[in-house]
Amino acid sequence: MAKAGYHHGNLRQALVDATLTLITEKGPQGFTLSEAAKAAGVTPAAVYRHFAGREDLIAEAARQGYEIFASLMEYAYNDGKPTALAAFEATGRAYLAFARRYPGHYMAMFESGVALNSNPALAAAAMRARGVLEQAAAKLSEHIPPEKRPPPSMFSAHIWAMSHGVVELFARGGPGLRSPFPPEELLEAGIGIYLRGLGLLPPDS
Amino acid sequence: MAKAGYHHGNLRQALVDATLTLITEKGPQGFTLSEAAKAAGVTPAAVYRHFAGREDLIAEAARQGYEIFASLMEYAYNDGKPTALAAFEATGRAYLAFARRYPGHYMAMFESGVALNSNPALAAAAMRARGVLEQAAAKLSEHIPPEKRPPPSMFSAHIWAMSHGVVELFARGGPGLRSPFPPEELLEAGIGIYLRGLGLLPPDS
DNA sequence: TGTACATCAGTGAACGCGCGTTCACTGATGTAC
DNA sequence: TGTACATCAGTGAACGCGCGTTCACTGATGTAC
Repeated sequence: MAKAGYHHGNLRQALVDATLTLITEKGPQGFTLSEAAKAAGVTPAAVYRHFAGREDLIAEAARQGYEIFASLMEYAYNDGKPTALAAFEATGRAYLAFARRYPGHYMAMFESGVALNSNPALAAAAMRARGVLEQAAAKLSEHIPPEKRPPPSMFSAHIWAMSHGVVELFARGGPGLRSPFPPEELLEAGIGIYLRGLGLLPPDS
Repeated sequence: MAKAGYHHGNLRQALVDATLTLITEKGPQGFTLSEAAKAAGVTPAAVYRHFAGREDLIAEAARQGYEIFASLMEYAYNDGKPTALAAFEATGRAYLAFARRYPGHYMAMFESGVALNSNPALAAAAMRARGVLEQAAAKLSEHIPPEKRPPPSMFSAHIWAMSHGVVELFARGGPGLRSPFPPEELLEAGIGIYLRGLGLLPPDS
């Protein structure tokens, strides 16, 4: 409650929510602080009670994104159960699901140009997310003979890169590239081929 | 010559060049039409002699990018010589080289949010670039037994996605992700593993 | 070679607008007694 | 239960600024004769 009236109640979060909506609709650079204030039903000046400015507002949106992202991935990974491989693939699917379900967060995190170190809380959240991915990759790596095993951080970077590329190029209207396949299918097939290349899947389809 | 004086000589291209520099420095949304005009040594109003507005200016930068991109890839592919595989790998390297050497073009093409169909010339250039990639993938596909061969457009989409992901996440300062590896090495290793997964490279490293 | 003239690229002043940011303020809320 | 008071979230007016876009203009260039 306390929604109506002079005091907003939870303006800070309302501003972040408005920012996320605006980012989704118009891109991370496509709106102004005043618009965000207006969308939250408040005077532009009120924003300064809670944030240092537009940049800071986007950084908070990104931070919340990284928290959700890390939690989702952690949940999907499920401590590597039932098998390292199954858990890894679930994590990959969670990546795309996150991008789909939280487009505003995703854009704030990866397309807004916010510097991760502009904000200690943001940096910490980003580190946590990255850690989950790398841990999943490291665990799965153990099933590869050591002599043909790439460093886990490279492994996870490859998966991350392909996932991000699919999101940016094919999961959005993007640069008008009509995707020839559903992004989920595209990514799943791509990760499958990659894992086969590592010897983690049988060579036969 | 004709550089100094009342008439500029080649203002149209000078504006595109200024735009590319500004994009490189401040991102596709980080500058104004007036700034671009100023950088070209000209009044904002002069821009309207050549372009419909800021959007149109960026679209032209993107178009030129796609032309360079397509030519570079075509050149690297070299009609599939000496072998389909070698030509394909050269094309992958050319992708990253393009992103590195022409960052302004790359951002105008993939990060500016310009709609490809906002401009017939732009759409044509983008199609051409895409065609080169798909042709390289199709040609290489012929070396895969048909029953385990993915559609060439999926194949090329995977490579494109991984390349783009590497560029966005690791080849720039990006979201502050310090890359654990040089992007070239990261991408080459990733593509190698992927091709091995397709049976196009021997399973042994 | 020289002169008159058409063309049109770029000027500069003007406009209305919304921006970010500041400031003294107001009034809702919650707490002490 | 009621009253006085401290707190502080949000207001609204104000500012200076640079924006995109328009317009009648100016003057450099190139061509016709």
